[in-house]
Amino acid sequence: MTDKLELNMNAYLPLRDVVFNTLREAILKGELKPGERLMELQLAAKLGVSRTPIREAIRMLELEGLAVTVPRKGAEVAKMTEKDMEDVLQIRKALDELAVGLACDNIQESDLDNLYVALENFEASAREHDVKRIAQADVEFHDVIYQATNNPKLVNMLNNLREQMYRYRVEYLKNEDIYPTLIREHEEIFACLKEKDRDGVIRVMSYHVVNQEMMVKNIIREQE
Amino acid sequence: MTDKLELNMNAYLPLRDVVFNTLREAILKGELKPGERLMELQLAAKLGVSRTPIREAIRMLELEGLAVTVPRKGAEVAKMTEKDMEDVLQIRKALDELAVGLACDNIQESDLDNLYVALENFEASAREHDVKRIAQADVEFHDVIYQATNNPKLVNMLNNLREQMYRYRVEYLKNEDIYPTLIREHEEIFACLKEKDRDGVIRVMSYHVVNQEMMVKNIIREQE
DNA sequence: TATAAGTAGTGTGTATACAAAATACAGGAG
DNA sequence: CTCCTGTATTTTGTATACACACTACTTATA
Repeated sequence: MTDKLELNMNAYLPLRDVVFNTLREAILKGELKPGERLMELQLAAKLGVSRTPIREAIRMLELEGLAVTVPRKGAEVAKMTEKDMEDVLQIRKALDELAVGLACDNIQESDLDNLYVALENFEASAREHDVKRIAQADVEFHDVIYQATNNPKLVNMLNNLREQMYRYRVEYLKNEDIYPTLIREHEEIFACLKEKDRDGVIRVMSYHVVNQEMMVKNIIREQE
Repeated sequence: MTDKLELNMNAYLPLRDVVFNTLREAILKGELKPGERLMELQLAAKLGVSRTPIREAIRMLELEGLAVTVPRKGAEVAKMTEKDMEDVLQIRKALDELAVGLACDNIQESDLDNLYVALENFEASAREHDVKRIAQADVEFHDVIYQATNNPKLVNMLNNLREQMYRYRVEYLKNEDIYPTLIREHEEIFACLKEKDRDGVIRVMSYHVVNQEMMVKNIIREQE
């Protein structure tokens, strides 16, 4: 009998996790709008489960910052003001700089190859104005860098911080004027990592985040 | 009738939060040891509540990184290896530097006064070898700085990161040799903030965290 | 008409019940 | 003696039940 025959239990997910992912997606896609109430009974009926997994999923959303709950009142989708976004991006700037520095120290040839693929994918998607694919390629690009940090907790936090922006990202990726800037910054990051230019890559990442901050803040301002 | 007569509902906390705080404290104090299983029925019986609030509290501990759960198996207190601690402190270093920089920009005279009180309190406690009070004064000292950042999300994250070390802090504060170093570093931080020496305070905070890293890592190594 | 009390209806907080999975252990076959 | 298998027990996963808080609307009263 072969040793390698494990039933991959990853297929099984507790309902709370399924619910969590579903709600999370819905919030990030904007299907559930900021301020909208998350009523347990209603969600349970809609998703065809009981309140228990809904409640546990809400507890998880809460700690991810995607929902806020008032005792005896219930939960609602977290609102995000311009100040909130500034606060998040201030943190993201510090951690993205840390991450890209670590990545610069640790990155392998194979990672650089993957990074290049993501880079080209991003450019191609941008040429075709395929917003969904652009977003995906952007995630891939940054994921390669994050993985190279060799710090899973950092990866977690950064994914969480980026997630908080995703609600606005679809909007701001519709603005085609920003593509050249994004592409150039990605190219610069790639180049610095290839050259092991630690200070350089940190500097580029720094204004990469700052640029995003300005763009997202514009969108928030327009929405109000 | 006076306008100012609101029944402060802050007194009310849902059971899940009470349970969460209780378990959290127990883990940080070491009453619940790393790797120890968190069995719902048993905890429910011990705390005199039902499983529901226990489960929700566990979900919260999970996202705080204090517990890990395996589906269909249950939760246990998160273990922390030396690598985990390195990862956490790498992040904390970046964020503490950010925080102290922001604090330097924003700090008020009154904050500086509070900081000085905390500093003196720390020194006095150290002289008396009152470990509990030392820990408390340390928290106060850093809290003043954190509050001055004017970034609540950052404060949250830093508190959470510090929390992950608290499990080992009681141990390492028993070592009296480190008091002079800690006091000196705190004094330097205070001096820099008073002088608005941004670069200086960041540099001091940087090695303040690095020093802690070495000390905590020693403790972890001894425990194994 | 305006205000206050009452009252249904909705929603959360908590407990409990039942199902299914994991675990531990005992007994039997080789 | 070892390994496998069947079974009892423990524990989690999910659903449901009930109590209490909050909301909003209605009705009564000044």
